[in-house]
Amino acid sequence: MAGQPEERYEDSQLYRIRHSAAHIMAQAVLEFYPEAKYTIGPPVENGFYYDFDLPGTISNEDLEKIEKRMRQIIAAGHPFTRQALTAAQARELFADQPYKLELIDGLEQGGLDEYGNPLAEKPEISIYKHDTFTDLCRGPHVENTRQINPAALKLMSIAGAYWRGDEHNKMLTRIYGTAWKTPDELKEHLRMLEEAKARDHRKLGKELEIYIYDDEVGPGLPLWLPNGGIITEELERLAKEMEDKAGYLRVRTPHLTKEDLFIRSGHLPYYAESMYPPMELEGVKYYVKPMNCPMHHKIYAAKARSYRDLPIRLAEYGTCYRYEKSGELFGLMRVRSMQMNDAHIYCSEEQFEQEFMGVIDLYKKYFDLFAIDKYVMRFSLHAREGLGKKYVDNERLWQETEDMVRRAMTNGNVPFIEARDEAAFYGPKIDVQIWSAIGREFSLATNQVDFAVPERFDLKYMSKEGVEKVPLCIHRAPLSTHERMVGFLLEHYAGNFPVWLSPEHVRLIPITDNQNEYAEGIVRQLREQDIRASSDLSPQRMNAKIRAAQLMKVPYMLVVGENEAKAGQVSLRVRDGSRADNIPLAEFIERVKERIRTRAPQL
RNA sequence: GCCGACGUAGCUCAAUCGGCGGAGCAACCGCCUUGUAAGUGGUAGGUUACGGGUUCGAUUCCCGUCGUCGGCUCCA
Repeated sequence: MAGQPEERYEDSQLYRIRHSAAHIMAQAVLEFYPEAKYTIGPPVENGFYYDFDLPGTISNEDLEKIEKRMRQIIAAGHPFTRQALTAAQARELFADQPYKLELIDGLEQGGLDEYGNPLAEKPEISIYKHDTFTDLCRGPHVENTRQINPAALKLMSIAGAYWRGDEHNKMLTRIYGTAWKTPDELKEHLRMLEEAKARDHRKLGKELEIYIYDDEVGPGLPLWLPNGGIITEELERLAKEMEDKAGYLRVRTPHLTKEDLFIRSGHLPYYAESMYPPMELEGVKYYVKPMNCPMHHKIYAAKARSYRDLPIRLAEYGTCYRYEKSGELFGLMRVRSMQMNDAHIYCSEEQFEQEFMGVIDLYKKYFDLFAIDKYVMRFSLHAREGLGKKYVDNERLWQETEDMVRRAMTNGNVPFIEARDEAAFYGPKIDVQIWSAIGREFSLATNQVDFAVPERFDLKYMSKEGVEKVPLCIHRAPLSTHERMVGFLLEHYAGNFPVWLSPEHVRLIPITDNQNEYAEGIVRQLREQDIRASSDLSPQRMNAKIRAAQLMKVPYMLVVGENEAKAGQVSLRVRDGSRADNIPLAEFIERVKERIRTRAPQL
């Protein structure tokens, strides 16, 4: 164990199994659809896929058929053999496979891999063969199809995918499969998928009455229900406390703005597609804002600034609207109206590192508080090819600011990975990447450097030397948007929010309706102490009331019967099932208040 | 936006081959007065997402629109 380097997935037997399963699937598909053109089929996390250009559509019933055929091929025990070819030989072999020919061109001329990404060195062209199927492939594979356990294999779903991941290319049919070494591992994987469904924020959001969508309001425009309203207010309170301590100033800006603002900011050419179309009044175009930055820039510009004033940190939970493409909407994680935990920090170059790391520290405080540990800090860089299109055209400043960020992160000892071609149009950024319950990746928090827009807004400060300088701007959103944060937290806690975030802290459960009044009296006392409490006066048995409270994941249930009413006490049932019978109310109140005040993780 | 699937009561789901749309939970009205995850009887609830078409007859078959889901692309 110790000292043994962990085996890379690419070198593992499981990788070979999945890669080979993909080939076997391709063989089966081609047997059923001889006119199909085949493209690529790599292993992925938990499985594999293969993309086909099929003459028609394919159904879930077809998957069963294909799966059955795959098992036959496996059972026949065909060896996998590798053969190296020249480009000319490969072209001849795949003469009627246009996608393969394109791959061969890439391999030969550009040194591109199957996704169209540049390769470090020009690879040898090789093919792998088993039974009747031959694929252009660099391998590796299992030695014999029998090394795949046919009972540990399952085809999962059919999806569309663009050839080489480019939306301008043809949409292919992708078949996803999963493969494991043993049937037990497959079973376990399927069980995990089921479990993930149970903590899907869309399911929990409905069950816990956090938010809804309504067809007449529109897609991607969530309505926060009272429970969701409480959670977002708690998050805002948290942000305000933390930002007050860190020297932020709070501002408020309108949802609408004239077109001129986004022309100046430079957002329109980059961003127009994701903006709601403008409304025109008396010859003037107005947009709903897709971000808050330009308005904050205007606040910065509202008066003359001195180096003594910097850094200036302007914060706002700003509501923005982005016209995300319909197919991209996803529960609360990807929406069209969002409330951002936004702030812009205007600082000098000398102050940059401290300010940037101050934001990273803020992230860490939040992540500690929420006990978030499964995330990756991604350093999102520009790509030279995108200059002038996706990115502001100034390679020198890109290099400089990227170096600044890299230096700050390294000096601060913060682990991160670098990702090319993921920057904002105005500068590099650190994105905090998280994964939803069903495995989709999202940026939760973001911390961005902007070296371009302050100049466009003619932002400046008077330096010590008496010359005007342009400040740097840091855009940051450590708590993401309310929408994505609540979606994430729902899954993170599986709906079991810590006390301070729970929409309802305490539910009173009178055993008979003789205790209704006693329960109501306690509710009043709790509310007086800023504890969110209600009583269940429905004509049901106590057991049913407890069940209802448990299903809503209320952290504390106070059961009151004749005994408690007589003694002026309460019996506590905690969400985790633990109990403390006949305790003084004052003692309970202290416990709850302490949990709320400290935002404690425990109940 | 693209490929595919799906859309039945507030929620979770039934409805044979095209032949009078059902159940549980929730809601409402009662009865029971109950000790830590569903006591019980009744009532109400539907233009089967919407709009066309085929048919004697459509929840069911076909077309379109909208929405949702699985992916792709994109992203806080």
